[in-house]
Amino acid sequence: MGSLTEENYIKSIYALSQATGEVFVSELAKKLAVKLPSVNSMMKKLGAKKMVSYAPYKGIRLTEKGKKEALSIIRKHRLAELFLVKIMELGWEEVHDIAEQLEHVDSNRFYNRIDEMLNYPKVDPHGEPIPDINGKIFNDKRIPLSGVNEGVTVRILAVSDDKKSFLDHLNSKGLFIGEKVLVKRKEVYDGSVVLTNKSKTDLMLTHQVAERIWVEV
Amino acid sequence: MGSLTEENYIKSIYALSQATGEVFVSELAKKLAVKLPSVNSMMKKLGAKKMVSYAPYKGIRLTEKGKKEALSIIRKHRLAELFLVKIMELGWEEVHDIAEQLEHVDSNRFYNRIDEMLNYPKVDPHGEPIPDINGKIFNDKRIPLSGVNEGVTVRILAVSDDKKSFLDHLNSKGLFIGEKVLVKRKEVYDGSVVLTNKSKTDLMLTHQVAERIWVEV
DNA sequence: TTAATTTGTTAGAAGCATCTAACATTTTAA
DNA sequence: TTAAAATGTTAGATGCTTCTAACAAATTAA
Ligand SMILES: [Mn+2]
Ligand SMILES: [Mn+2]
Ligand SMILES: [Mn+2]
Ligand SMILES: [Mn+2]
Repeated sequence: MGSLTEENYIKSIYALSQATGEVFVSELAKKLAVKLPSVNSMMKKLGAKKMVSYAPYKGIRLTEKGKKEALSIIRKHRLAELFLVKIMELGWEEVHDIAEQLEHVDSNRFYNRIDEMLNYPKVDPHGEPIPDINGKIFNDKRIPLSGVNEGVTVRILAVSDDKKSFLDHLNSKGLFIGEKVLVKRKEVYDGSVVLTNKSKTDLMLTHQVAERIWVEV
Repeated sequence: MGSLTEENYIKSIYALSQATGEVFVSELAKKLAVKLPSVNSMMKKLGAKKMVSYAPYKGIRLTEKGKKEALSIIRKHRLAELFLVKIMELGWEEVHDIAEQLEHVDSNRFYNRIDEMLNYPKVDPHGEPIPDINGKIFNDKRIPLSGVNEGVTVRILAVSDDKKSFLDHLNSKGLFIGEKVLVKRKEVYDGSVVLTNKSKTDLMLTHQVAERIWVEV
């Protein structure tokens, strides 16, 4: 395990390279709120430690070692979030910031016990999969709510943003993980969608919100 | 709140200055496993921040501000330890190292919730008092087991050492907080004591162990 | 009460993570 | 296909925490 800073770099590289397998220095700098030269230095260091493969002017990739490290941190983050919600009864909108700190706690006892108390859970409070102790991740097929056609009923699987402001917004709309919703209307002009669920009156979400909600048909 | 390093200095200053109100640079250096000049630099910094009062070649004292900070960290440490024992069912011998990490978590929500779940507890798993949210500490009158006379029955209140090796030792002897024991014999030569409790056969403790156990008559 | 010992300080350097300013490369657009 | 824009690198500096080496003050013991 590296320093707290190294862990945060590795976690961000993992997140940002999900799609294409690599990240650019500038993306990473933006995500971590540091300047490009800071990223550049750190890539040299993580390169020397064989956590990333990195060549000047080329994209950054995690090595197998780096990926394993990333998954271990993500596991701890998501277990912590679920623990905070399920055992400590905090809201799903307030656990991310605490988990950002707890994910760096170094104690197998602590995390194995959490895992046990939660009965080896598969997903966190935001619907994101929790890597198992070997770094294996369950992979469902999910699409963004913004991509669902009118008339189709879907189940909310996950959210791709776990910041408080976004989740407060969903709370105010009464949306939650596991809920079934019908896409009643999709506006061509601005991408906004109107949903219904059995009990409630219609619900309008902007594209900005709909694209952050993962669903399965 | 200062850096993690500053927090650890403040906590150690508090612990070591309990008796006399001040600590020497060398004691602090020993406790924190750093060299004297490191302590010296940090004292200048904490002095500038009004956390300690410090003059060259003089003892170090916490200011009121520093004391408040120390008590806040100690509160978090002890709440964490009790949470780990009571809610997460870890052993009292394995929680200190985890609490050393958790005490630096910055989240009122997290700690207030722990406090609530534990029903506003007064003592940690090692019998040490937990400062309340205002830094107030309950103060019992306790004496070391090594100072108890033969023939006297006492109740174990606390241990002054929460390192695993010591608590493993107590576990192996079957001793725990709250237990009543009779001091059957005190050896003049080496200060060792022989105890009895109702159910068990006699128990011998060295002076080294007995002086780390706080009791009330 | 002087000398030896213990304790504490200063000076200067190092590693970590960050920054700004200047420069280099790569990509994109004219 | 060159010029402009975007992206990335290097050099050099800073703040933080630590260190060693050299020196200074305070304490203790002869
Ligand atoms: Mn999160
Ligand atoms: Mn999450
Ligand atoms: Mn402890
Ligand atoms: Mn304790």
